[in-house]
Amino acid sequence: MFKPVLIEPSIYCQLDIVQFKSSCAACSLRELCLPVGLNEDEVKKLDIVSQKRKITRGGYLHHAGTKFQSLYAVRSGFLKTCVLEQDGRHQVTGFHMTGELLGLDAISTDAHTCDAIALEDSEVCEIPFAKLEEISRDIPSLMRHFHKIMSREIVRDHGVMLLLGSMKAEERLASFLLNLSRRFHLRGYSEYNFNLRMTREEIGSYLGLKLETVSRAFSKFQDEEIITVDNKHIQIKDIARLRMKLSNSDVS
Amino acid sequence: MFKPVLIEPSIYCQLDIVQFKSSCAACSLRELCLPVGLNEDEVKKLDIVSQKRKITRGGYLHHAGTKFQSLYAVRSGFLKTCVLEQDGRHQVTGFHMTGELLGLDAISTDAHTCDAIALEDSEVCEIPFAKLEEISRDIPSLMRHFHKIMSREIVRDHGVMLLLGSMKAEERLASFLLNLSRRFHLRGYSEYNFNLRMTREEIGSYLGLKLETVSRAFSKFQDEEIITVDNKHIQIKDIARLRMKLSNSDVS
DNA sequence: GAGATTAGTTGACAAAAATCAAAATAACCA
DNA sequence: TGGTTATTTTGATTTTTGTCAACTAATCTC
Repeated sequence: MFKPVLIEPSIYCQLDIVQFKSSCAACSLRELCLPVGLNEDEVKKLDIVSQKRKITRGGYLHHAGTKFQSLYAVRSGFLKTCVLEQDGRHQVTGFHMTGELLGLDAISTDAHTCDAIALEDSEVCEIPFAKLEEISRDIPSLMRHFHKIMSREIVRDHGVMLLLGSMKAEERLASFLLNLSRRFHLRGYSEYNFNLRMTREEIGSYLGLKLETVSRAFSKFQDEEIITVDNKHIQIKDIARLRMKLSNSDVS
Repeated sequence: MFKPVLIEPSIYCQLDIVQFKSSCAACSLRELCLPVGLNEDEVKKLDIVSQKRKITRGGYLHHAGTKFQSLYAVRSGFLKTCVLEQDGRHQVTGFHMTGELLGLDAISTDAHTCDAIALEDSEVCEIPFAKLEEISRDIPSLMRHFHKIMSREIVRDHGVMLLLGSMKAEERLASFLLNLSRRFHLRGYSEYNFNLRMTREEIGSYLGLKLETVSRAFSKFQDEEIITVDNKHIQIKDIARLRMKLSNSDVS
């Protein structure tokens, strides 16, 4: 009926949701559940609840403030989330690709706390949260899996806080590129060649830098022959030195 | 048997765990559960699982890397959590006071990802996580409450990311002081007079600033007669102008 | 496909924060 | 209590990043 893509176990802990090539419309719960060892019957009883949704480039998956009903699992495409303050301040809080789960922030207040915007045509699965909670009551491994996903988001955020709080511009960009590289690689794409889906300004917002600073850092890396930059296309030529950009500054 | 402190409903959503004066040793689950409407019988069946623990000033509640077993609810005192990288980089990710829950980051990998250190003599309740999951399976409102707590941590982290990514030193300090003020107030202390439990360096680490910059910002606020600083003691003299420090810079 | 708009690069300069240094104050411990 | 250590403040200077401006390249729209 459907064929799981072979993914080595170590990757389970990296991807929010392990991807399975599946022809069924109710895709995301299947993905959520299979890695935790559910059998076909158990998966079947979940099929009803999830639903696909397409968002074209530039479109909103959800706005901050709208009522929270569902989590969203990215099936394909690329999205950003950003928080905004009343004073016009705003910040990209994350870039999200296939297999990642959006909307976790909204559980706390039953309303989304950020905008989610597609940076390319994307497809998500909508997972009604109440249903997910209900089902996970019967399936402890699913519940644990969900808790791990939430916890992982907290850990990720702490990593970003470290980046924003203690790294210089070049270190931030190196960290960003290495993170993207790893995530593309995990999904079966090249870790050395990829296209950025976001603008310099969006990268800057995520990294707490102005777009000019981002641009200069890209140029610097290119001058040093660590990467090649051709507008949105990035080639990592010397990943070891890119990693060194992160580690070799002695921070107290 | 025990008397809940009267707390208005709006505050439920602010405190991670509503505080109840209770003489029972198994304190924290009671606190976790009562706000979600459990009766005495239901609470009783949870009493077994939780356990008190004291940490003296400077002591570790847990180290990064140690195996995850339990969440910790702060009963009294004041703690900080910090993440550390192999390269010596480190960052305070949070300050935690009565009623807040620690250890949520550890669920993802079954190991703590940060150090938790007491900034004054503190007392926590240890909540075995496996037990909490098990019990919450039978009590949907407890499960939902727990999910909200995790989600709230994510929202909080996004707020810190916004602060670190888009605010200047004085704005960060203003935001920090207002946050502390609010949290003290919620716990029944003065919102205008309080003692900092952390050093300038720890504040700086949390805010992504050097200690000298923090010190200068304090001095600036004092010169402007917005606050009075007497070493660790802070008096907020003009909270409206402190709030303005946050809002009046027009950030793009 | 041409013109308009948006995105990206680079330089010159300004602003913010870090660094270095020294002194003052507070906290801790025997 | 007194001496030691840790913390805090403040000044001078450097580094880093932001700001403004001009220009180029890419993308979108009609």
